[in-house]
Amino acid sequence: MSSIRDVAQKAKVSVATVSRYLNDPEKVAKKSAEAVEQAIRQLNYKPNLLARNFFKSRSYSILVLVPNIANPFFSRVIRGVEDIGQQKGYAVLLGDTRFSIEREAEYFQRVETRQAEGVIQLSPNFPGDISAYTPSTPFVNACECLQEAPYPTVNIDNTDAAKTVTDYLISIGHRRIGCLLGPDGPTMHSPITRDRLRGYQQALSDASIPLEEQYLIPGDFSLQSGRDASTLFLKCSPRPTAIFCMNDEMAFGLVQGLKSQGLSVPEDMSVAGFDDIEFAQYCDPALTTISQPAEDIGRTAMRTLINILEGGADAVQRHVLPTQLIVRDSTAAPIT
Amino acid sequence: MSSIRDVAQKAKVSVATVSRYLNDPEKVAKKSAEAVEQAIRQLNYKPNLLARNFFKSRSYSILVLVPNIANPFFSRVIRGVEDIGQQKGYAVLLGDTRFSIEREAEYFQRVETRQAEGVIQLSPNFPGDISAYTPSTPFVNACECLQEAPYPTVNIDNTDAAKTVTDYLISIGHRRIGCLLGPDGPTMHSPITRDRLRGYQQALSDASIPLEEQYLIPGDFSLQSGRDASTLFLKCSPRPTAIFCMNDEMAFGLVQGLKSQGLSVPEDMSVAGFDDIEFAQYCDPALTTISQPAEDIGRTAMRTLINILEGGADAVQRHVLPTQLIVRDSTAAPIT
DNA sequence: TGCAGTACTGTAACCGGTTACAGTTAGGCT
DNA sequence: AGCCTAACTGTAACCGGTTACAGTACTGCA
Repeated sequence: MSSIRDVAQKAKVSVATVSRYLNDPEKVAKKSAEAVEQAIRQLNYKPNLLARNFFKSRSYSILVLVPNIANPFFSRVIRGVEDIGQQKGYAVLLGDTRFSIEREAEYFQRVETRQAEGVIQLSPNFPGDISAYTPSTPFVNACECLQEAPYPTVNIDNTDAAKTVTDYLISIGHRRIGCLLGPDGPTMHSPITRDRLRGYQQALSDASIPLEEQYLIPGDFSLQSGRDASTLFLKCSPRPTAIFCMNDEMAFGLVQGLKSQGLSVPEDMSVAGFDDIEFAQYCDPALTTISQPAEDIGRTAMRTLINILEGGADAVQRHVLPTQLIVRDSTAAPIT
Repeated sequence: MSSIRDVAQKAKVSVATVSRYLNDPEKVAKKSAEAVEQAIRQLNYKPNLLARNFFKSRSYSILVLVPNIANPFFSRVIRGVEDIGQQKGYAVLLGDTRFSIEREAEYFQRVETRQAEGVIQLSPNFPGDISAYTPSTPFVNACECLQEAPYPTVNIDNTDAAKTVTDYLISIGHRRIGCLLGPDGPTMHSPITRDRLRGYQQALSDASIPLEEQYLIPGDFSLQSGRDASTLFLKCSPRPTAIFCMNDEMAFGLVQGLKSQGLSVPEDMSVAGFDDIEFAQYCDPALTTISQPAEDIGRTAMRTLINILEGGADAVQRHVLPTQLIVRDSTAAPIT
């Protein structure tokens, strides 16, 4: 593997000239530039970025912490991150934390040891010492964010979106509306569950519909938990006529569970989801849901992080991206 | 940010001793070790891996090239790669190529410039100069592999698996079996399409069923192309009674398309998929498919790559992992 | 011709680790 | 005490880039 010194020797110039040629060809005389170019070609020289990055004390890599890479929503967010990364010359290191704080901490080491310059975290917690946080800390939280987080966030207005779906269900005539929650217990705290629940409650309250505790079923965002919930909703009395699910996977599982128990969707029960994953429109019936700009969340998070890294961040930015209610066939007026 | 020299000074030892303490504490006297440990703690010293990796000329990073990170099958493979990476101390750089050769080449630069030590490629081509390939080149091809590839591969026996599904369809009484292909044209060559087609053909041939060209419909592995294909299959005369789809997404789209045109699955037409993505069992009807060990493919690919990097590769390894036919509800005997 | 100024180039230090090699110390043995 | 060996330690070179600074060559002008 040839080094810059080999190139310098071959081109009969100094290493400084070669380095200058590589970084700003304008700075070297035409004659030298040609000699260097030829030497580089002959030796098939590629600068060693390990050396360059070491000297510059920059890795040009960022770390994405994702609770579950196999979740299609997160994949789309990562796609957005990656897209901007590629454009701006940053590599994306993947950290699949599998919901484990320990793994998160392990990955965070990569920042402390300079292998990564910053972190985009898709879960609602700061890996490391939060008291050490300053606005120049290269950290951005996307997707699931605490409302009161002191660091930059990129997400949607979950409360508003949930209220929109619920309002819609009410507007087509539903009064008994169930809600399939995300995880929110003592061990697993989820701000999106809390925010979406708030939106659901607001919608009911605005329509003067009392909240029924029995209509709140906890889930964990998995297909399985949606299926499991179907039995629980059917046990309610009176039975709800519509269910708002906090993500599409659970809605999918719920629809499947209801159908396997002989019910029709939306005739016997309307079901709405959240996220608008690609499968949503291929569900039978096609799922009414909230569309989130997943790639855009990723892109915005990455731009925000790069902005911090490159010193352009004057203040902690909190981005709230728009969502859209997508009405499909899984919701209809209740049969009276 | 404190350096090893700060630690040495504080602990009143030399930098060599600190370095030795970090790499092999056995090599330093107990007294020195304690002093160093205390200094490290007091200064909150973290070794700069940029420097270490530069000196060792190793990045401890590998690059995964994936045509589409949003595809849930690939996400699972990456999860496996990541899992072993984390265990063995390698970071995973993500390269979402979006089926573009140019992007692949851009990402491959990271290897030439030493930012990544090796590549796991999930598409069937070698990014770079194939004539320069030697068995010590840190490159592993997984998922979609050319049969005659000279480099290590990790995949399944696509021909055998496709034959298994088709055999099954024949065994329950089907004679008119369609096949929804993956992309395989002059621009987009796909070995898995070719191999699975071969298995399909073998099964027909073994059962003395003549191949009907009209039953072969090209797709592109997307949900959309499955839906589009439904119309085309219904135009065939005589109409096929079963369709083997080369992946689950297309099967999903096909089922949806058939149902929207008033047909029942499996009564009017049986549909089988390939991959066994998580959604397959939540399809209505639940999808008969071939289960692939996606995480295991990723893990095996990563182990193989690390083996090459650490000099333990004696020969080019070609791993073929087992698959399993999963019979669910989307296939049944044809109504005669 | 002399001089200033511009354009370019080369030398060598530097980044923060690792490690070869030489040196020091301690302990055991005669 | 004197010597040998084992255990440990320190000095300084090294990895391959970048860049401050000093130096050189050339141009234009008086």
